[in-house]
Amino acid sequence: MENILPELYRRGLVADCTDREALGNLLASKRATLYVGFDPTADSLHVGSLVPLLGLARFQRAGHRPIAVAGGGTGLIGDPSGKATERALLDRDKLAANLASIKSQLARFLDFESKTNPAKIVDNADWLCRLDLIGFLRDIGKRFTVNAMIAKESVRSRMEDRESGISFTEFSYMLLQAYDFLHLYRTEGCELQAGGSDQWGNITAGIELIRKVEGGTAFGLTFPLITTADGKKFGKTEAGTVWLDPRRTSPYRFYQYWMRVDDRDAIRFLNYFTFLDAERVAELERSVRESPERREAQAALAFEVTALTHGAEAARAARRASEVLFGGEVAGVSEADLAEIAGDMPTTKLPKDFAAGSPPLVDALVRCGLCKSKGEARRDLAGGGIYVNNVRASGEAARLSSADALFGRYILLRKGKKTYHALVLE
RNA sequence: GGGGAGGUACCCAAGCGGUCAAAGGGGCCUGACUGUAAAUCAGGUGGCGAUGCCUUCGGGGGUUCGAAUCCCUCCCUCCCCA
Repeated sequence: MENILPELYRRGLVADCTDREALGNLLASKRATLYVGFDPTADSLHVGSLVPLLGLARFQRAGHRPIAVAGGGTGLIGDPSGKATERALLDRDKLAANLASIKSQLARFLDFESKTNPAKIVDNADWLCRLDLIGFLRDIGKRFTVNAMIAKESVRSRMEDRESGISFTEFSYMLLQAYDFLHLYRTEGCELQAGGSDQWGNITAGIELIRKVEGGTAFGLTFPLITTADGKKFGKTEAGTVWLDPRRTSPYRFYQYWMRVDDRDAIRFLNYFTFLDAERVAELERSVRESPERREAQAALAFEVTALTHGAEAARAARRASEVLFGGEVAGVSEADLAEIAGDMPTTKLPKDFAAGSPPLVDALVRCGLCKSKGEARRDLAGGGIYVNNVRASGEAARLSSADALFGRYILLRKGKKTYHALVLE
């Protein structure tokens, strides 16, 4: 077994850690079991979840046993951590649907076949929903003082804000998460909980509970909040959240998100989001310093993260599509490649004879949603921001023609530098 | 329960009878420069059959030749006092 704490610190992946030395000894001496919880608040995880998710995978690679806990029970309550206002309760059907898709995403990153330390996914609804209120208040509630609970950041901030307040329901959340840890400590011998830095309060509550109830020692570790150099929110683009679900964020767009990472963030992100070793990262760091225009760090980052999330095949396809689209000429691309590239961008299907009628480009732009209105389409066109098959369109009155349909079927519309839409005639 | 302040476009915020599709800022979009980076600069940012027409200033109703601006009413938010 390997103590991977030094490795995590080297990568900048530790925000907070309880008794670092004792935890290090534990990890060095035996196969430890750890868990990370994932909230089913949406039907997909997003790139923000990658750090804890890969964190679990890192522990597994070091010989430890990871458990991913899907919050089917806690999701019914709502975690106040990091939320400025009370949240609407998720209805049970929605939650069940979210859980199902999130579980399958979690599975991608972990190894369940391992002979020695297979991963496990559990749902905390399995034990939380069986709790009875009186028993819970007597056995668990008695171990916490409200005084300590209201001192936790997640609660305090909401107590100070008279406008939003906090319901008893959300106030109780930390007890449930503490109970999760206790339960896993008892049933799985789980001694470590990791999570995002906003989870610190919940994690330490669990550690205390284990000490009080079982007299045992458990550990907590949090990952840093990911920031970007330009102050924008990590994991967001103008178009919205970058999801792990390929139906919500295509592998191409996912790849592109990482490809566009700021130079100042690229190396940090390689450490956070890939398994590349220190030597390789150092190489890439040199590359960023000496020839940033080659974007080698971004390319490596994009490929690695896309491969981890969507598989190596999808990563290669996204890379190929990127090379074509940003390489300039689309005209010389083979039909097979073109079909694949078109498949990776938003697509509008149109009748075969669409281009034959020389429709105004403006109409096509609005129809496929690349521009919100004809007025906007005209302005973009007039400003030189519209490209047909990567060739700048000329003037507001531009029209499409059958000659624009590559192989008689594909017309690649582009707005600005990087927004694509494929028209497919059939 | 009493008193006060407000609700304007994606957000903040000016306007307080015509010159208002509505200042300014942010955001966003496009362009230039570049490296699919950052910074910077420029233009744009309700819709359309477009030197005009239609919709928009919390909802509804009114006054007026004319209202985001005045009146009535309803809804909502915030602050102070009890």
